[in-house]
Amino acid sequence: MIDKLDFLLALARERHFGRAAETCGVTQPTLSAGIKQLEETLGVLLVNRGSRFRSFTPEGERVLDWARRIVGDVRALREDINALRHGLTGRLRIAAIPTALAMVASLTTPFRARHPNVQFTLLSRTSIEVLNALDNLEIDAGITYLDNEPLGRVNAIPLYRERYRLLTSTGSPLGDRTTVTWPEVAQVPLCLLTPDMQNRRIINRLLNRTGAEIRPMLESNSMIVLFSHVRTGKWASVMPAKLAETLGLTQTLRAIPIVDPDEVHTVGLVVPQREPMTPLTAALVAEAQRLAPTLAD
Amino acid sequence: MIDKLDFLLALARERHFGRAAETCGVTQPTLSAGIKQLEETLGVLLVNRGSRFRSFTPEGERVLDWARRIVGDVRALREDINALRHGLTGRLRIAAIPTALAMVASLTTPFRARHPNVQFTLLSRTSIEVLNALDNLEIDAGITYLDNEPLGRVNAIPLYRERYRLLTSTGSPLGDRTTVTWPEVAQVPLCLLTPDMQNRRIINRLLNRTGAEIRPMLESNSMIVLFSHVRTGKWASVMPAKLAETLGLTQTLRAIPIVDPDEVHTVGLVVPQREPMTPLTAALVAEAQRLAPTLAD
DNA sequence: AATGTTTGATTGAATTTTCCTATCGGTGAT
DNA sequence: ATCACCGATAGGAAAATTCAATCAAACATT
Repeated sequence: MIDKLDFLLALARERHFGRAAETCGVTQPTLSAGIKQLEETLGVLLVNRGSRFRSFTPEGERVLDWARRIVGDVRALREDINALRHGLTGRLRIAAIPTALAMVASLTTPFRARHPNVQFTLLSRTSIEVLNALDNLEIDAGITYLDNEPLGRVNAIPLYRERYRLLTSTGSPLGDRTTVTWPEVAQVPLCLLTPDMQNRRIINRLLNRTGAEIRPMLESNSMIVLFSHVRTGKWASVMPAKLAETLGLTQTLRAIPIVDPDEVHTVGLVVPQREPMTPLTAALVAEAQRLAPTLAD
Repeated sequence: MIDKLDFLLALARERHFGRAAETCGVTQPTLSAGIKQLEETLGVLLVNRGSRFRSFTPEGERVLDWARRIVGDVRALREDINALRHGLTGRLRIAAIPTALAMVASLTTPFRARHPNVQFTLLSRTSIEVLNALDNLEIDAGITYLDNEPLGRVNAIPLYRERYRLLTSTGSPLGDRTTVTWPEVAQVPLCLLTPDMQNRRIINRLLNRTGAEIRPMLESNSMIVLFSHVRTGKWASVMPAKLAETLGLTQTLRAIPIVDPDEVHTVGLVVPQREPMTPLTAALVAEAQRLAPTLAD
């Protein structure tokens, strides 16, 4: 039963029988039969199929809700008992929004000092993807904005507040100012994240208020790309203060506070709402709670 | 996996491999093998066995905690989908403390009017047994004291407050009074519940304060026994006002308020803390919430 | 101390379930 | 019209589950 529910979760992730089967380590007929068996024991159609996967039925969505919880709890049970035997081991899968990627190190490093046998998988994702992945049990924890999208069934631990800086070089336009305003920023050619990123949407909103049209000279879904471009001294970007500091400022590379509407957004750790938490998640939350005060501005 | 966890729950209830197997509808070797397989996949001993069942290991208790939740959720899933298909059907298993048994009818009757296809199983249990049965998924809901024992992981809906009355007949000692005090009650030969019942322990406490020794003339774990004795006109008892009224007073059979310390205890519905609740449980809770105001004194 | 009973583990065979390979039928795209 | 893709189906091999029968140990009774 549990493996069948696992099949269903994989299908929800992949929306494709073949690929879902692959991620489950079984063949496609096996997964098909598993779903079919679920449908038979429950007595309802769960998946609308044409010649391919179309969608879940309302009942399917309902079963998915339970499956997320049940499969999650079974994994938690395994992890829990494992922790009793061998201390904290295993792998923590964490997804973070691009602007938070650099700060993950300040969470993982002290964690590793405390629990040396835990391995990490760190993924860059959009804020929406983070929440979806959390739902689908693809990741154990996420780092994302806490105050924009509705978060769903998660626990959130605030970590820091994002304040925006114009990242540019001395000698460039605005490069020698001590503060700038959003209307001024709107006049500069910028390197920005792609529009599927919430950070970009936030910046869009701020720039739009100035009435100016936004014409980013360069878009990427990777902060490394943006930063390395700015570093050449020929480009400018907007990024959170914490991130700019972490990546490293130089004498010519400056992060200039953007004042006018000094909008801030809280970024924090989100973990599945589960009582009790898995040992790994609990340890990560504890670490985040230790870290948060040191990040306050 | 889920059936194995079910085996473990049955073992926790019965503390006996053979009987646990029977309640699961399998033979004893099957259940033994199931437990053993659980132990192997988790890599820990779950049960301390001598030549017979001794106890659960600490890890076993931990697994039990998860098993309760997981098995409960799987059942909730089944029930949930079933309700989507056929409306509310199935069986609600409710256990109540003896003094509350009579009022269950005022919960089940309007419930049945709304949901005619739901069957009931009603059990008389001590307050401790109610909570245990709730933990072990033997029952779907309980009716018990809310303000004495620690309740554990349950949701509670207060129903009414128990006030105590001396149930006796005109002509008997104290039989013609309008109120009596606990010290006076202590002087009368009484029919009381057995000491494993919390109601009895509450009454014991109240009587003890008077300094008098308690020598109940008759003990039973059934309120019907107590009531039918009092009804002969030759005995007396102490019971909650609601119960006495429900069972029916006559001209000679009187329920006399006991004043001195007018202690009250809240009785309510307790259901497993599960989000979302099973459809049956949710409907029962809704009914309880409708009923509660009408019971207020 | 001897005996009988109770209890859970073990064994071996029959059954059921699960899973894979190979293939089919249908749909949508080129 | 053809091709590529997707999910369902069929059949057979492997694995698992289950049960009846039996065993060994511990406990209770005499």
